[in-house]
Amino acid sequence: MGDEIRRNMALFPIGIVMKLTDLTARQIRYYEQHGLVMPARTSGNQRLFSFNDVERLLEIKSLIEKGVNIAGIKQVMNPVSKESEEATVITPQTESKRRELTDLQLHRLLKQQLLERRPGRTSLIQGQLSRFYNNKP
DNA sequence: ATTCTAACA
DNA sequence: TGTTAGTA
Repeated sequence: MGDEIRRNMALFPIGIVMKLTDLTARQIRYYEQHGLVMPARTSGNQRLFSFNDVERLLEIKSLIEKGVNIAGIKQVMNPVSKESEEATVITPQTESKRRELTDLQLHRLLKQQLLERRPGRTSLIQGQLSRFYNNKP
């Protein structure tokens, strides 16, 4: 499976990724600080993103738009480590199953958060999401 | 011209 | 998150 090396190949600088994802440099760097993506670095310390990195950022963007915050995203997205990505063989089957599971986890997470909203634990949802279940805009 | 880190009238 | 300063 030499296609993985292509997907994990460090190719584009943050400027390109901004156009590809419609995310600000601030957001992209912020998500990296929280371990949501691990772009490679050039010898000059500049970030170089792979296709996989861009796809992850798009997924993150999608979740953010659904009202999920960083904590929530960390729980529903599979962790990224250079090693696991290169070692994990991703067949079309495992890929689709990964997304299925992610959606189920997301739905479960959202319902869980909206129901057992206990004092003390910080919400994984960023306010607006309640509109998908409660009042209608 | 771009990107990076750090910091906040 | 935006934005800006001072670099590399």
